[in-house]
This record gives sequence, structure tokens and C-alpha cells, in this order.
Amino acid sequence: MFSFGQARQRIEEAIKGKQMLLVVGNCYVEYWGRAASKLPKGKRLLMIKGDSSSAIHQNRLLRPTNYMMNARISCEEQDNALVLSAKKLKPKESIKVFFYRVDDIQSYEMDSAADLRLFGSERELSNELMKDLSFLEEGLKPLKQEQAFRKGIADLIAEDKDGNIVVIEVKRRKADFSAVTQLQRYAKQVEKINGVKTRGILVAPEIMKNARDLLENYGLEYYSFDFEIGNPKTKIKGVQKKQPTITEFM
Amino acid sequence: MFSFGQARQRIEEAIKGKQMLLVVGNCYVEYWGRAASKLPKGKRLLMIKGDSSSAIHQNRLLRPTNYMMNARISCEEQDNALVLSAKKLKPKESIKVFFYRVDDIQSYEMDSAADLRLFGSERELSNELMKDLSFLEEGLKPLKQEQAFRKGIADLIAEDKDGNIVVIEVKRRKADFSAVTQLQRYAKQVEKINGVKTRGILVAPEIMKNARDLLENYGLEYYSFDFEIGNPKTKIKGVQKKQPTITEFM
DNA sequence: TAATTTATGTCGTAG
DNA sequence: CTACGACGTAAATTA
Ligand SMILES: [Mg+2]
Ligand SMILES: [Mg+2]
Repeated sequence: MFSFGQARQRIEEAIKGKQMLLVVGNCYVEYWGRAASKLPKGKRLLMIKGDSSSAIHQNRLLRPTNYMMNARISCEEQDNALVLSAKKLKPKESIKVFFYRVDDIQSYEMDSAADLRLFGSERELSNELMKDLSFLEEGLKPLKQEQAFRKGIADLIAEDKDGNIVVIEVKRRKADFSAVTQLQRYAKQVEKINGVKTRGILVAPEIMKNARDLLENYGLEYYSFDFEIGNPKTKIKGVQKKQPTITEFM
Repeated sequence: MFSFGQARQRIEEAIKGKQMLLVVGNCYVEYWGRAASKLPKGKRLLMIKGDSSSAIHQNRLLRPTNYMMNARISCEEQDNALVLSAKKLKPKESIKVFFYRVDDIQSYEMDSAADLRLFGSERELSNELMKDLSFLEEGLKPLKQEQAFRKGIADLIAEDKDGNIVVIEVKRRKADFSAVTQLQRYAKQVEKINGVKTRGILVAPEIMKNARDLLENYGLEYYSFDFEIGNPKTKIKGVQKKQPTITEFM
């Protein structure tokens, strides 16, 4: 139990020092901005980080119920509440946390943030695949031109043994409608730019049934694959072309 | 500073009691599952909630660097580290947090989670719009509104004054490619089911330039609108039809 | 700065 | 349990 005066001093100190700040207590939360919300009174945890990212957490779920980043934080004592406000412009937004009881305040001087080393990202899979496109199809070669650019419009652009341009989209998880429409969009765009018929290949571990139907309607191709995440190398295995499932004639 | 023995006891108690648990200390984090990652040693905050949702936070950004939900949490003392593990099946995943120094442990009995009352969601805007479709266009009437409502394939399905079926997709923010392709997919599907030409209308506060070009290529229509978030009613205002931007002749 | 895309997306919901 | 779409998506990347 903290008096609002004590609490305010402690909070302002921590914020000034860019410390990780945690406030636990009975509060009511209002948000107004891109949307609006009200969180009924209850015991919650407020986390404010050194970069001013703020979040109100309940005791369930990963994501906070309210949050804001790049905000200006302020703290004021009202009649019956300690009010913590986070405000930002662009978009104009505001959160107000009304603490009616402050149970605990903790703050920690933290180490400067380190980069997470992540393996198995789509980018990594895509790079691995590019090293040997014959995994996909005999005679498939990356187009040097596109390779030069960090990222063009599609994940990969290649040329098949007959000289057709092939647009390749890689997904690290089960492909859905959006993966298919994305590939279709890229394929059409490349087709328009180069003025030649272009193949589109979706490479993903799995694909939703309905998404696959759409893909086949668009005349695109699907290859399944597996990958094994390793350090430092992620390995691609078991690439195989899936034949169209001819379910109906038009 | 906690001894590993003390720390372990405190942690296990908090987890058993489904309390909100916070552990601060110098640690190294390994994740393996859908992807894999390593977070270099440093002072971090581990948050474990009553539903076993766990997150490793650094002192910046809203999102945690590592996280897991619906996991089985365990804690064991090793030679030079206190190891907190979170494991789950489906997908099979694991996080290990190696604490080399435990600076602080806090746990809190929390109130049961309350529902956030959110205003200005897409669903709310859609409902509001349906009440008076003449906002969009004279003579537009909701069609099979219960089915449109329940089925949810499209946000709204209506009939215009000439008897055409109109599929309407509402977006609460600036519409992009995916909004356009989504609407296109719905419109085509309704067209196929009913066997008649179908209009597709995208209603959004704004639309990306490129997305708009795509929309016009598809023969779909765009209406802009504004909304004012209120409690309990969100008001829709300033709906206006945007004429196709004829940029090029085919 | 705006546009675009990824994400270990998370989360809710309907079937 | 899966499919599917919203999310105040956040965050990284690129033009
Ligand atoms: Mg991709
Ligand atoms: Mg919608």
C-alpha cells in the first residue's frame, strides 16, 4: 500500500531514469484514439519501459488489454486516484489509468536491449532456397538481376529451363488465401512489366484446402516443403511439387 | 539477490497459486519450436501469468522478445543457473530461461480478468452501417441480413435499387491490397453461388493508391467514410462514393 | 515519412 | 479441432 504522494514520487523517478517500471494496483483504464475502450476497475499490472512503451496486463493472455508506445507519460494526483496518462500524436491517442489503490511499485535499471538471434525466418528460408533452386525444379535458375536487389517485389524471381520467368513466394507456415492472392498479384505485375507469360510458384509446408483451389483457379503452382531449424544453418528438405487436384471441369 | 534455492521455492509457490509472477535477473534465453532463437545474456524481466502465458521482456518495445502460452512451466536448479522452462505440444515448442543471477521476484494475487469494452471495432461500424445503407447509396437494402450476419463470409450483403446483389466489405483503417483481394474473393464467390453479376463495395476511411488501382481493375467500388467513436454509439459520417480515377486507357 | 510485408504473430469465433 | 479474419495489430524493411 502506497500513499499517492509516495507512489507519484517513485514513479516519476523511475520514468526519468528510463527504468523498467511496474505498478500493481486497483485501477480503471480508459483509452481513446484509433478506437476507444474502458476496462472495469480491478487489480492490474502497469508496465512502463525505458522507451515509454506502456502496457496494462491482466492475469491472462500474452497481450496486454491496453497499451501505447512512443507516448508522453505523466502522473498526477487527483482527489481519490493517482492518474497515469500516456498521450501521443499521430495518431492522436490517450490512455488514462486511474489507480484507486497502489499495491506495489517496482523499478529496475535494465541492460541495454540485445538483438534476438532468430533462426527459421521466412527470409532465411528464402535465401536457403535460392542457393539451389534445382530443389524445386530441374533447370530453375535465379535471375541475377533481381538477386542484386535486397528485395524486389517477390521473394524470389527465377527462370525455368524453357526461359519462362518464375515468381516464387515462400511461406514459413500453412499457406492461406492471402498467400495465394499475394503471389497472384506479384505474378501479374511481373507479367505486365516484362510482357511475357509468367509462372507463379507458392512454396509452403502446407496449404489450406480452399486456398489451394483458388491457387489452381489462378493457374499457379504449389510446392510443399519441410525445413529443419538449425544453428547456424536452417536446412530445407523434402521439396515436392503438388499436382493440381482436378476436382471440377469448367 | 536471491539464492537459487530461495528463488525456486518462491517461484513454484507463485505458479501453483496462479499468481502473476515477475522474475528479474541476468539470464540467457533459448527458444525452439516453430522457429528458434537465442537471446544473449542480459538483465531481463520474465512475466508468468495465471494461465501460464509467459514472456521475456527487455526494456524497450511493447512485444516481448520471447513468449509462450498454454505451456507447462517448470523450474530446476542447475550448477550455475536457475532454469525456468516452458514446454508445450502442438506445436511442440520449448523455451528455456537460464538465470545466472536473480535480482528480484515478485508475485501478486490478481483479480479475475475482466472484459475490455471496446468501441469502434469493425463489427460495430458494420452494424451501424447496416442500419441505414442509404448512407452509401439511394435504394440500397440489406439482403438476407441474418445470414450475412451469421455466416460472416462478407461483412454485409445488400441489394441495390436495380436488384443487383452488392457485397460490402468494411475496414476501420486505411484499406490495402488485402482488403481489395478479400472483397474480390467474396464478390466472386457470391456471384458464383447466385449466378448473377455482383457489385463489390469497399468502405474504408482511406485507401492506398496502389490498392485503389487494383480495386478499379477488378471493377470494384470504393466509398470513403469517417466515424466518430462514442459511448455507447459510434457514429458514421461523411460517406461518399469515390469515382474511379481514370489514369490510363487500355 | 509512407508503403509494404512478416510474425514463433495473438486472439476470437463459427463450423 | 480447424478455418478464417480482425487486430487500437506491432515491428522491420525499403523506397
Ligand atoms: Mg513471402
Ligand atoms: Mg471485414
